[in-house]
Amino acid sequence: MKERLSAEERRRQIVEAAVELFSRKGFRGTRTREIAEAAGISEAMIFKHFATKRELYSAIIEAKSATDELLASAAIAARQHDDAGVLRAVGLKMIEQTEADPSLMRLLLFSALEGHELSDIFFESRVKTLHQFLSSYIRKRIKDKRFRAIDALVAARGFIGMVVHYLLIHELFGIKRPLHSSSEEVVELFAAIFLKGIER
Amino acid sequence: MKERLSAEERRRQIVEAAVELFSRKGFRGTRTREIAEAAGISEAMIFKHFATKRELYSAIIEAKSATDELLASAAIAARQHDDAGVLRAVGLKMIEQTEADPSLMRLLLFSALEGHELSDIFFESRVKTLHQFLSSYIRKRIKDKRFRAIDALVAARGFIGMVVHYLLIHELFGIKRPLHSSSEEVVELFAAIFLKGIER
DNA sequence: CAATAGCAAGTGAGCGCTTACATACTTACT
DNA sequence: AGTAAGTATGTAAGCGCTCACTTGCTATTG
Repeated sequence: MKERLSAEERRRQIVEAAVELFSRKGFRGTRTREIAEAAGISEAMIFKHFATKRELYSAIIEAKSATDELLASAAIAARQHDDAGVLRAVGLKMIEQTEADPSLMRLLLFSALEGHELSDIFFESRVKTLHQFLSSYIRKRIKDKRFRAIDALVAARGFIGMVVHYLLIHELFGIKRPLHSSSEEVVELFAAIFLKGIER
Repeated sequence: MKERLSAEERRRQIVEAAVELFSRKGFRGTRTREIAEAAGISEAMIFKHFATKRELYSAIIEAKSATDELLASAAIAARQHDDAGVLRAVGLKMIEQTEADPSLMRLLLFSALEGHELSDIFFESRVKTLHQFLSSYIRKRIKDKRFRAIDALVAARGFIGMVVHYLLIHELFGIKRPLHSSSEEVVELFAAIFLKGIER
C-alpha cells in the first residue's frame, strides 16, 4: 500500500516528524531511521528529499527562524507609551509561543550547545530581535525622562532573562509554577519589578 | 613507556579530560576514544575504571553537584540586611563561578536536554538552592515591610533569571558584554533594577 | 609470583547513506 | 481512447564505517 504524495507534502511530513525528534533528543541523539518511522515512510525517502541528515536539520532551523509578528501587540503598546503594556506584551508572547511550541526553545538550545553553524542565525532571529526591540524602547523612554539613565541593552536583557529563565526551568526541568499564579500573573509581577522594583 | 599511576589519580585524569569533552560536545557527541586520547591513555583503561560511558558521565555530574560555599558572602550580607549586597553577592558569585568553569553551565544544560537521570540532582544542587536562599531572604524582608508583598519565589527566580540569561547568551552564543561595562557593573544594574525599578 | 596497570587488536551492534528494484502517475504518439 | 515510454515516488536490503565495550596479552611492582 503506497500512498503517493506530492514532494512538498512529503517534505512537510518529514520535517514535522524530525522537529519533534530533534527537539527532544538533539541532532546527534536522533536516528534517521526513527524519523522515517515517525513519518511512516522508509528511510530512503528522507534521503530522496534531503541530501544529508544535516541538511534536514538546517532546513528546520531556517524554517523556525522565520520571524513572525511576535512583536505586533508590543509595538502597539509602545506607540502609546504604555510601559507596563509593552513588558506585558513581550513577556506574554514569549510564554504563549513557547507553550504552544516547546520545540523551539529546545532546538535553539541544542543547536547552540551542539555548535550548529546556523545557531547564530537562529539566535539572531529569535533572541536578538527581542533584545533590540525592548532596548530601543527603553532608550526612548530614557530620553522622555521616564526611565532612569541606565544601559538600555543590559536592562532589556535583564527583563527578557526573567521570562526566559522562568520558561527554562519550566520546560527543561519540569518545575511547575506555583499553583496560585498563572503565567499572566507571573509576567505582571516581572513587569512590576522591572518598572518599580521590589522595595516598598 | 608505561607510567603506572594510582587508580585514584587515573580516575581524576580521566574525569578531567571527560568533563572538558562532555561539556563541549555533550554525552552523545563525545567518543570514548577521544576521552582516552585526551587523557593520554588507551581506551580500555577507561573501562577498567568506569564500567560504562554512562557511569563516567554520572560520576562527573555527581561530582559537579557538590555544593560549595557559593552563598557564603551572600549570607553575610543577608545578616546585615544589606539588600543590594545580597543581590550583588549572589550575582557576582554566579558570574565568577561560571567564568572560572564554563563547563558547569554547559553540562547542566546538556544533561537536562539529553534527559540524563541525574539532571534533577544537578538542578537541585545548582539552581534550586539559589532560588531558595534568595526567596527566603525576600520573604524575610517582606515581613520587615521593606519589600512589597509579592510572590517571593517568583521574584527570586526573576533576579536569578537576569543573571543566568546574561551568562547564557555570553557563554552559549558568544555575545560579548558591551565594552564599557564590567560584570560588576552589570550585576550592579540588575540589583538596582530589581530593588528600585527603572522608572525614575 | 600474585596482583595490578597497561595496551593492541578486536567484536558486534548501530549508524548514515546507497542500491536495486517495484509501483503509481504523466506524457506523447497512434 | 488506448497504450507504450518515461518519470516520480516508494521500498527492502544492505554497505561501509564508527561506536561502546572486550579480550588476550605484556610489563611493572610489592
